[in-house]
Amino acid sequence: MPELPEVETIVRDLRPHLRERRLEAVISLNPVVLRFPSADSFRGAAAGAVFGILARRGKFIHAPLSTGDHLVIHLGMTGTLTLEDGSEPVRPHTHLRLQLDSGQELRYRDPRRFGRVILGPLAQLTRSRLLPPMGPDPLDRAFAGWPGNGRVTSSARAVKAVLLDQEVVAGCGNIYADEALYLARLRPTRTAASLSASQWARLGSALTVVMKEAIRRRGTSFSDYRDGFGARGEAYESLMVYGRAGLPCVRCGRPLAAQRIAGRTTVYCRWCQR
DNA sequence: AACGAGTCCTGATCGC
DNA sequence: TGCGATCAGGACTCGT
Repeated sequence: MPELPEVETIVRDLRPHLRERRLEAVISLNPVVLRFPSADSFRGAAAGAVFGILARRGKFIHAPLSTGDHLVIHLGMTGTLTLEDGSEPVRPHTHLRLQLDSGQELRYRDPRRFGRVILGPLAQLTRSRLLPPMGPDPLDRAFAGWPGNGRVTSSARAVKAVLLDQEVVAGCGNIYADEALYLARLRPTRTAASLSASQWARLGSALTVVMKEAIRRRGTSFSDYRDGFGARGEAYESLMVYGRAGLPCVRCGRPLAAQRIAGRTTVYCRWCQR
C-alpha cells in the first residue's frame, strides 16, 4: 500500500521523464476513478498540456500542467503509476492511459479502485476540499517542531489513530505508523495526551527516520506496490513489526502482539513499547 | 466537536 | 481440486 515513501519513490522516478513532456492524448479513462471534472472536460483540458515538475503532497502525486491545472493522483491501496512503452500489454484495471510525445504512456492502474484522479486549478481543488487539508510532512525541515498543536497533544485519541490522521502528519499510513511507534518505543494504544514532550519529539524523529530509510530502499513491496518503472521495492525485508504479528520482536525476542486500533491492524511489542 | 463504525473494492489466502 | 469465507485498508460518510 503506497504511503509517503512509496509515493516519493514513484515521483522521483517519474519526474525527469515527465518534465517538459507533452500530453498528446487521453487514450483511455475509466470515469469511476475520476473525482473531478467530468470525463469529457478531463479529456479536453488534458490533451495538449505540457508536464511541469512532478511533486508529492502527503500521499498525493501532483503533476502541474502548462494549462495551469494540476493533474492529481492518489494511489489508494493498490494503485500504481508507471511509465511504459506504448507497445507493452495493458494490464487489467488500468483506468487511465496518457499518450506522451515521447511515444511512452503514463498508465494508472488500481485493482481495488480506492485511488482517485483529479484535474483542475490547485486553488479550486483545495477550496472545494477535493484536496483535503494536510499536516506537516516528515521529510520537511519544518517537521522538527511536530506536532506543535495543542489540540493534537491534548487529545484522548490513541496515538496510533493520530498518526493515521493526514491533517496531523501528511503521508503516514498503517505500515509506517507501526514502524515509527516501534522505533520510538511507544505503545500504540497510548492516548495522545499521555505522551510527554520528549516522547513526541522521539516519535517525530522516528517518523522521519523510518520514512527516509524506506525511501532509500525504494519503498515497501507489499500487496501491489511498484515503483515508477513497475519494479518492486525492497523495504519490506526491513520492516520490524508490520506484518510480523506473533513473530519474535527483533529487539527482545518475545512474540509481537496484534490489536485493532482505529480500525487498523496494529502490531507492536508489549515489552519494548510502553 | 470529536471520534468510532460502516463503506467501497479485488486479490490473496485459508479451511473444509 | 475447488470453492466459499475471510482479510487487507485510505479516506470518505454517517451516526453517536
